Amino acid sequence: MATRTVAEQRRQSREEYDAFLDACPSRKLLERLSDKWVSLILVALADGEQRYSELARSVAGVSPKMLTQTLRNLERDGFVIRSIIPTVPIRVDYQLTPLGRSLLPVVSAIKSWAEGHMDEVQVARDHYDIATEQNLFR
Amino acid sequence: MATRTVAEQRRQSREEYDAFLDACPSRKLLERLSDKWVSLILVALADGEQRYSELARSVAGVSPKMLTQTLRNLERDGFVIRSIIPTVPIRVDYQLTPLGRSLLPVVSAIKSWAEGHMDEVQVARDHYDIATEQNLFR
DNA sequence: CCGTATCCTCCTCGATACTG
DNA sequence: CAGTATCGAGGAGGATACGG
Repeated sequence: MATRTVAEQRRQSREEYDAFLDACPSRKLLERLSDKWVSLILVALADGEQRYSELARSVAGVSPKMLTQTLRNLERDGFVIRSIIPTVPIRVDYQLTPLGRSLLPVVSAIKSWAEGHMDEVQVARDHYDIATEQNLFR
Repeated sequence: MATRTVAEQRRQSREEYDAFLDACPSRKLLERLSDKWVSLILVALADGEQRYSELARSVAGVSPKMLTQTLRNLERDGFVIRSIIPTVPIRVDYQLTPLGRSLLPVVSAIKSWAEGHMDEVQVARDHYDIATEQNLFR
């Protein structure tokens, strides 16, 4: 058997998982990350730990149910740590793990991109809507 | 009124949209980008134009309905161009616009991250599941 | 070949009320 | 304060069959 070059080995390890494949576990993980609330919550935790109620305020419009559910998923996947401080009243802090912090640039980038290109997208939408509307009358 | 510094102006323009706010248009755009199929389709188009059927093969498991629906959204938002070549049989090519290409590093990064950290996430999940299962028996 | 149209199911998600 | 429990509506998304 031929010896593989370093480049080939690196290529191999990089393609151990392939989200293009339906059955690959990374597909499910990608879907997880492509969640309505995930990026917002992770970015909200970028500057340090936040309490449950602080997160609820940062991520405006999130329901208690979805906030808890998303946080549990993030905790299970190893992105956040949940710390219960048994004071009265109770206090719960959420903070990013190293793994979560490594994900931060990625999700932060997608949020920033959306904010930074909103105008261009809106222009594109207007053009598209006008064009398709005209087609209706032909 | 006080003159704003360049840094303040840049900060202002960067925060014209804020996805943390429920009513901000960028919130909806972020949700759009956080779609099950969007990143996969965009990355599939990274190396150049692809036909409808090629895309369907690249993005394994996507139904015709979702492929068309997602492509239409991407077209409307100005990320892809749809070219109909009236041969027999018909041929339809999809390619990225400059705007779509500017989004490519971002969505590509999230897909790569998922593929590159799948093992770590799996370990975290196993730990979490064992820990919570133990709690059930206490 | 490139879709569209239809049906149908699941399951996400929000609203609300309640509890340790 | 930090959730949980329950309900219910709606839409996402798959399967299938068909049309241009």
